[in-house]
Amino acid sequence: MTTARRDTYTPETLLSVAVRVFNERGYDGTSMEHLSKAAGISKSSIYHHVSGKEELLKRAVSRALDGLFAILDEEHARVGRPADRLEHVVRRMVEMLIAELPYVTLLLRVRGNTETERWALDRRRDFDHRVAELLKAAAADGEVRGDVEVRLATRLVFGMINSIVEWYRPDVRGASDREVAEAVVRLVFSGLRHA
Amino acid sequence: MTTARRDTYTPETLLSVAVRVFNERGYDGTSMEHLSKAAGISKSSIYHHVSGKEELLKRAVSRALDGLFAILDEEHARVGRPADRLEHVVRRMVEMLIAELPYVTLLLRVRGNTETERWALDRRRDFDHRVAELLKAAAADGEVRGDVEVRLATRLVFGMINSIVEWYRPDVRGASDREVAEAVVRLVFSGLRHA
DNA sequence: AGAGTAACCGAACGATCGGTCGGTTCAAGG
DNA sequence: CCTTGAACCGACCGATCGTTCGGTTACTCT
Repeated sequence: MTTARRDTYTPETLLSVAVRVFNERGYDGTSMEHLSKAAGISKSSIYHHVSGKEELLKRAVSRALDGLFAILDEEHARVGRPADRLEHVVRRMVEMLIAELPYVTLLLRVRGNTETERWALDRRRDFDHRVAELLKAAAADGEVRGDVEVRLATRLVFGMINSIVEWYRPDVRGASDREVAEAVVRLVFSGLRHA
Repeated sequence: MTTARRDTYTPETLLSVAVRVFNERGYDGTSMEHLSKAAGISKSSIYHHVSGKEELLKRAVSRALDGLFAILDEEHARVGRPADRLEHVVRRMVEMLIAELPYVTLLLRVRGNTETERWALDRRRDFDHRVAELLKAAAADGEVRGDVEVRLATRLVFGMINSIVEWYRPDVRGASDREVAEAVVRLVFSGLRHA
């Protein structure tokens, strides 16, 4: 068993700094010089901990994707009426988004310029399809409205949920993750009109 | 009156090419070399038409912002019951988003790295506030539900609308702009449950 | 105290960045 | 036919990109 030798960086602690800067400046807009300033170590020292810029990206988006897929394995997402399972997934997605905010933020901004980015986009598509099937099942059972196409509705609901990364900030005293999740569930299922 | 001397580029036609590449690779991920390849002219020739990379960005986001603000000046957005005015703005935002898709897409992705980007973010905030006030008025009149905070609801509705740029493609035979707008209005006001 | 090594650094690499410059091509107007 | 100027080009600029390398520091273990 190896313990930390001194108060220093690990790939994980370095990652948290990198992800913060990536989200502030964009991945392409962030240079290794920016990262070294933010981390307080020299540019070359970063390569002692990670293989390069792209490994940091891969570690970050992997963490976000693992969190999302884990939701689909939860019991409430697997058993029960489709509409209830959908509600559970929507609620947990919001909570996961907020819990792993910087990592999911980075994931949602990937454009596909590198191999790592294309891999992330593929896994995202897989996840989207899994949720779309849930909505489809709920529609087939007549538990949600059928006058809006399933694919279209899925994309719009995803859009609402994913947009949280654009404005949610944990530091300022606003709504908690549970409160945001509750608001999303209400709007997704009942809309703005009185319930 | 000056007519086009030969079949050549103008700042506007060059802009449409640049915006397409910006959206594919991201603004920071796009080099002038990328633009010159896509436009079919040399890198230095681009500078004959525009002052540089940032002017292309500014022209693009200006066009998107002008389109959005024009919606607020339309009669149906100024007179009538707040909830009806809100519905009109939501519907027109979707149509505008789709009509000016590449320009709005670029606008929604600026991060604030340059002066132009920060200016765009400021104008976006202004627009958001104007719509938030509309929702607030509708809530005060009891026309929409009050159990979800106005600021939160505004952000979520914006999130749903803005997410359209992430998946809508005019070439493939999918929903038309009117159909998407109708779907958004239904989900925003009534949600997934049966109306 | 001395060996071993994780952590770190400054300097420099070739490549590419956004942008400049002097000069060439080519169509319109007199 | 000749001048004019918009359109365009290849070559190049200093700066910065992600990354590498040789060497130094500082901590742990014996």
